[in-house]
Amino acid sequence: MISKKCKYALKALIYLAKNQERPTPIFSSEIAEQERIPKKFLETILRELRNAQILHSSRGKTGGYKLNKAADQILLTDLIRIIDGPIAMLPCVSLNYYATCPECDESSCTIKGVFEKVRDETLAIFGSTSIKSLL
Amino acid sequence: MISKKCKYALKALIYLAKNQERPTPIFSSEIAEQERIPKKFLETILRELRNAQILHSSRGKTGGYKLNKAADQILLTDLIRIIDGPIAMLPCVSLNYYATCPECDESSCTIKGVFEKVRDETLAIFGSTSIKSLL
DNA sequence: TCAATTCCTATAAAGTTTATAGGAATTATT
DNA sequence: AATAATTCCTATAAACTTTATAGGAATTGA
Repeated sequence: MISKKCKYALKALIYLAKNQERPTPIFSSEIAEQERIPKKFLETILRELRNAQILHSSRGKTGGYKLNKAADQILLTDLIRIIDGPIAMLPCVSLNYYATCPECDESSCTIKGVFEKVRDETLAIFGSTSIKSLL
Repeated sequence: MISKKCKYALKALIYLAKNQERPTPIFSSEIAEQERIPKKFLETILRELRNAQILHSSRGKTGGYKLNKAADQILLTDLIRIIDGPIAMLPCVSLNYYATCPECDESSCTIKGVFEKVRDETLAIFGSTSIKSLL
């Protein structure tokens, strides 16, 4: 399952992509209202997306958020990794968040294989799905 | 990510499958020691697997556990659903644990599709992977 | 009767997710 | 210069989930 946070992030990105043509940046408060996301929680999400270069933000009274890339350049793999972390279902098969299984001899492990297959199929799908394709 | 519990369950099933030819059932204490799983925690896991008809148990001094099906009839889809619940990454695309998204109009939802694809690919892999194939 | 097991329920401990609080820094406008 | 509205930041609370343990009841073969 993806987290609620990740779903909020996705909704926010889609909202920003839909309103990409506006001349001024978009307030987090507007997104929060329209998408029914808790305002303060959304702020921390948007900040994470900005830290990851997905969004551009500006401050002050006329501040707000904008996409920092074309909507077809923002992939679900990016989003999920930023917000939820690993996409793989086992730490030891994660490409971006690899970790050894504490009590598991990896060379003789018989279960890795199937989880690598799932990871690859999942990455293929999320990696070829952009925010633009979800409008 | 699958839970630690689910990984424990998988290890236990593989252990039981490996020792399927033994005349007597296998103690949870033996599995716990061999696979380094907390004993009491393992007991609750094995009970869940028994409740789901995956295992057969017998009580008393010579009691223990055995597979209740051929190892090639126990699929990863079964295991994961019993222990962790839904395989899908969104409640609204789960086949076995469907739930509506609270604030989401499902008919106009644009994100379901990609998660259905991931679900289908994942089910195809886990659904064609048996405990036997992991020995 | 004993010893060892499975079985059951409750609960503790630890960790994660979700959300809020309170304000600092910034910036256009008045 | 003051104001008002924003983003930004850190800390923490609240809720929930996962992981693990405790304490024994029921069962069964010897």
